[in-house]
Amino acid sequence: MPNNNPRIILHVDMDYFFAQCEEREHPELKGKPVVICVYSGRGGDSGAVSTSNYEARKFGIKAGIPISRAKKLNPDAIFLPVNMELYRGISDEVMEILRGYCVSFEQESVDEAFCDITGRVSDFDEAKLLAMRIKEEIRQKVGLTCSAGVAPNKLIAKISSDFRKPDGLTVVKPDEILQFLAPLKITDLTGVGKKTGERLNELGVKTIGELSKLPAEELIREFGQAKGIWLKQASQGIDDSPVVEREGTEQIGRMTTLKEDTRDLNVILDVIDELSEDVFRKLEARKLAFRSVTFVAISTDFKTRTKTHMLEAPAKDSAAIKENVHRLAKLFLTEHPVTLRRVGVRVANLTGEKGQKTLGEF
DNA sequence: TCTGGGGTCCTAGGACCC
DNA sequence: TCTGGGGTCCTAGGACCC
Repeated sequence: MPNNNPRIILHVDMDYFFAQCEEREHPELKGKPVVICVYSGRGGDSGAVSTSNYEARKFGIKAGIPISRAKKLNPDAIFLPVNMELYRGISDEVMEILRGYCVSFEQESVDEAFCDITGRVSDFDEAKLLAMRIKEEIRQKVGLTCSAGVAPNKLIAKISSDFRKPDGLTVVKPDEILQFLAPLKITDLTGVGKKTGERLNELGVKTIGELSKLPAEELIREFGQAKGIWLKQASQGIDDSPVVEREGTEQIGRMTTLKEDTRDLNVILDVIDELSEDVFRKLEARKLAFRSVTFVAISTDFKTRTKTHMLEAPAKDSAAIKENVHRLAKLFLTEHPVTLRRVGVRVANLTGEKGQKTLGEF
């Protein structure tokens, strides 16, 4: 017997999260343009903007632009370095509240989560009231605003939480999905980024409504089986992916910008030793073992290349990270005549935590 | 204007096995 | 001398997200 009852999914997205956290800690910042920065360590204003509050956005200061450019756009803005410990602590406060209202819960990032509230409310009107109540509780207990979306699936819930910001709430009922999506830009579809957007533009498609009219065969021809089908379905608001709690991370990595561009092995080895130590500490804290080690190299032209080694058996010591990443870095430099700007160390195929793939499981 | 750092998921080719 | 097809693992790279 078909189940005609739609799911009811809530997506919560904290507003300009890092900057709002800083405003909470330093109330004197409220009303001023605040810019959260990732400094590259090359001195001065080298680095990029991580996020900014709405006052700063009025000047054109947004995520991803160089800090130096942001300073030209508004020299009087408040520029702060990222303080992840603070944001993680506040994130935990928010997630704990959300968890309490969910049938199932899925944290998507430090400032976003999905809640399946299907059993908790009887229809979308009740869901809207619940979303309002949750937003109010976050405001009172945590002191931050967020934007929320309520819809029959994760894809639409996420797009709708992004629809009105900040402090927004958008409900899209099952029979409203198509008219909601139709006028939106193709890149508003989560999963369609710059590249796919450009290729779709070349096919004459600018809106999600236009995408939904393209034959599946054409999309499959252009983007391959999996992505073609996904695009067709997503453009019609179809998404069956469940809200499921993530079982720990799949990979742990650290990367950094070199003080100056180089291909000097000794300089690179010193840096990746430090990164390896950091990666090791994160692994240790979560009692995880790893089976693959990767050296990540970003050259001066910003192209990313990787070199990976699979171990015979899982390891959990820092020496295993360092020895392998040294070997991979040496090999990389003999194979690629490029100068590096950034380097990284990554371990993956993690095992050991409960709920994760363990050794005894074949 | 000169460009961070943390992730996830997918694809594709070659090796290897049955 | 000619000889299939399927499955899994490993490696590299690309697209995307926050």
